[in-house]
Amino acid sequence: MSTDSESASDDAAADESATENTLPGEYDPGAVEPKWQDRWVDEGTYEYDGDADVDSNLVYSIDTPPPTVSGSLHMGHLYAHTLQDFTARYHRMAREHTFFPFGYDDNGIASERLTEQELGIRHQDFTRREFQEKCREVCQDYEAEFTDEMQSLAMSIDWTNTYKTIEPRVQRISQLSFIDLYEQGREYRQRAPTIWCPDCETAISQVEQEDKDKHTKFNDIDFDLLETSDGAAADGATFTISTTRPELLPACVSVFVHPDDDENQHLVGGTAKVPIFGQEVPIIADERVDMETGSGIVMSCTFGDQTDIEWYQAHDLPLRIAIDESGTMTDLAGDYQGMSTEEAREAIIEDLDDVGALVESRDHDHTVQVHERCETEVEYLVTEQWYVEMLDRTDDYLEAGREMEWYPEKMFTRYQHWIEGLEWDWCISRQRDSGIPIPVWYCEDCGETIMAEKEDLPVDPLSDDPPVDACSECGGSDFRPEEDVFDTWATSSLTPLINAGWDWDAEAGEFTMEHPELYQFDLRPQGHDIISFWLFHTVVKCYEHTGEVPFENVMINGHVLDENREKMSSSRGNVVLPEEVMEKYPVDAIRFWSASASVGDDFPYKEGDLEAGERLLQKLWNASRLIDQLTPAADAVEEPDEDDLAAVDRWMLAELDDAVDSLTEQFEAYEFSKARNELRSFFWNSFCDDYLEIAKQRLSDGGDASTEYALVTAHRTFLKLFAPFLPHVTEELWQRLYTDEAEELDSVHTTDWPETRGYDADLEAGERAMEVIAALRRYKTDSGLPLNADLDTVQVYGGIAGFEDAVAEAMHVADLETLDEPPEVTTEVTGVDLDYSLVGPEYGSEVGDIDAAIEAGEFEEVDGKLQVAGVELDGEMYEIEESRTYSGEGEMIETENAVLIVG
RNA sequence: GGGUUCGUGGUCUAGUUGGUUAUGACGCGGCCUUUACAAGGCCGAGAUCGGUGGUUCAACUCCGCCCGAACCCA
Repeated sequence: MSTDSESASDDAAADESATENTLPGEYDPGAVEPKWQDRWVDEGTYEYDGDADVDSNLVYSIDTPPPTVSGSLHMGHLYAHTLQDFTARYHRMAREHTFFPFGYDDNGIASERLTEQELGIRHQDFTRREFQEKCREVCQDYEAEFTDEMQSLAMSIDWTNTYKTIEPRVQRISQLSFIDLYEQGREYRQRAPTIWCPDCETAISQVEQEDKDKHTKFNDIDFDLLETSDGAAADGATFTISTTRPELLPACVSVFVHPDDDENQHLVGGTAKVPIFGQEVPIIADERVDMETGSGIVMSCTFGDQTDIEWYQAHDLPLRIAIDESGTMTDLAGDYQGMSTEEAREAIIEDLDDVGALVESRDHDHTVQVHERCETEVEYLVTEQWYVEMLDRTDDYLEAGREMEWYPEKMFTRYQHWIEGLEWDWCISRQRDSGIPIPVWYCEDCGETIMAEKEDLPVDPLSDDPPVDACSECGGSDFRPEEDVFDTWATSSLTPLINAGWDWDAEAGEFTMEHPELYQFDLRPQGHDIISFWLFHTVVKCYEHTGEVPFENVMINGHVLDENREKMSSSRGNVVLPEEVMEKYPVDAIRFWSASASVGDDFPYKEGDLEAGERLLQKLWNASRLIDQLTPAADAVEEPDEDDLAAVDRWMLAELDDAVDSLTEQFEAYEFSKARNELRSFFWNSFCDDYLEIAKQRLSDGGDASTEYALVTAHRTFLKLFAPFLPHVTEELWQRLYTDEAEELDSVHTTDWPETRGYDADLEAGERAMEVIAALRRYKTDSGLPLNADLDTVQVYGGIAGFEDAVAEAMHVADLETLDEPPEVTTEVTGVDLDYSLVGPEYGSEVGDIDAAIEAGEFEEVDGKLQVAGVELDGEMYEIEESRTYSGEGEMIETENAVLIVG
């Protein structure tokens, strides 16, 4: 392959025969794909080119949830981002501007630990600012790697619009959000029951805990009964409770009995004495008691589980705090003070046994709640935390969810049920050392909350001074900085505001957006497993800040499963890595496979499906090669007058119009799998198998302006329609065939999406002609003839007006004749085909009789009406089925809409 | 345990308000060297639509129960 010197630049496109204007016989994705990936990035092909003055209807904006980049790319990333890329590429062509940004989430425990490991440091030895600086440095390599991987998957992301959740700009937005919500009265600080991880020593939210099966002891413990509902109990009267956590005995505040528990009903209203610790507690009835477990009598403590919290709230119980924030017993535990919960449990069981209060201690398996990050069993403590109020606005948030279009629609129910089940406000403070600081100080004298000034943000109260010298309430001058940081979701839920450049304008005294044209965002993609917190929290936050629902559309993606439809997980060892897949298959083939499932459905990773995509690439390449050979240079092809278009060419262009309409609708509705299937089968079956075979013959004896035009037009359109799915091969073909080798890249991905041209054609005649061709192909195959065998004469009945030559040429028929009348046949009525959609509603229960009569042959057609079973059916309700026998010369072939005689 | 979603040939999948012949792909079997493509073309086999009851003239489609899977929440 030689290239002449002037094009032998460092432009990789010149490596092959581009200058010779023919396509090589094989498509080589291994060389082509990286070439374009680099070029797109170098040329900034996907950079957002809108600004604040642009009509937001002309902008398609995507708010992408940022992945944790310190982890490695998995099939879920690949799939979810590929779906996003389909929408981005389609809309980039269909609209004026597309905004497809990227975010790196490095503001979490994962990157914190990574930084400590990589640098061999402890975050405690640095200020938060210093440590976060180091996190940013360490994460940079991981981000670069992630970026490379995303680029090698052909994500059409604008790499000049990225953010990191740890960067100062994002910290400022997080703190602005906090202050705005506080000023709106949507936040409060309260001492309240919190889910607490004693190992990490932080509050965690409901969603950060997970189930873990645990083997433990179930202990039956005797309580002294002091009073029953009828007054003082008999001396020495006891009852038994069962618990897995005897270390909570000092925290016991009451005993519960189920209202339906007849056997123990006499206890209700009475009083009991807790063994060893001696506090007297009331006995109360409540339906939340599980009668099946243990004795059916249960103690309630501060707090053993979430039911204890519910009881505390419902029955106004006192607090007895026996376990502190590090999981150590408090002074309330008396002799056990200072022990860990585990140690106290052992000791208390022993002592219970000594005083004769331990009835039995037996093996027991149950489920406990653990912190998802460290697997430590959680405690329920009373601590001071910041909350975002939510429970009072759940109706609004539900309505906000209704205002968005959900793809698929059914996923809205997950959002709805999550909201309907909400029981807690959102705890947003965390006791981590690192993270985005809560920008608050407290007056040492009166406890007044001092918020940072918006213009000072970001601040860190541990290093920065409060904005006032004296407390506005009491005039005090000593301030205590808030040590807590935000829950990462408090930041992750702000991505639309980060992307739109939300900020506080101190001069104007209002919040502004650098890019108001982006908001609300057209699309929010999200995995179906995290609708409840990520998407929900984002809707809540943005709604409260802007008064507007942040997204017009939500696209929920499913999960990639293994070939047996099981979830991929490292413990099962069935994880498929994107790198392995990318080594074996072209990215375009992987993308085509990604489009195979309906949006929202989980789907399995199957190698065979990737091969289908690979074959399509080759087919597209080969067809392009043929078209290139058949037609002159693209710019020499001109549109003929409408009247000069041959019927078959006009037919192709009209069919293409239909396909464009349909594909456009499907892309608009995020129906990628429908679009993919329809495009593939239209291209392969209608265009390649039918039309291209005809065109090949029509052009074999020299040029034909009509067919050349139709071929090139269809081909250009196909490249555009395939472009969102197969960005590399379409770009390669587009560049080779339809652009000058200009300085600047004129990418197929920045061309306009095809519009229908409004060609009018006899679609039915075309369809019949294709039927006839298919029938002749079948005839040749059945007769053992090669497909290019000559046929002497073929007669066709069934209008194929205008397509006679096309059929004859394509099928090598010497003499093709059309018939005005059906061939002479003897017919025999074999039955009646009813149109039940008409007959059913009309005759209802009589349909059975009608069917039976037809089955028995008891019917008669008179004057275009069918007399059967005592009723008379109109002509449109039925069709007489007949078998036809042809006794003339040649062989008769019937298709659905045509009859032909091959002779 | 509760909720949500789902269950269609060997595998994956279409099936829009119920209308009787259930779509396509992969795989499988057979045939065809045809001047873009054997990674192609043509033909064929293969499904009582998870099971079971019900509503209806008519159910893959609507309803009840059961079985199984995934996710979310306990």
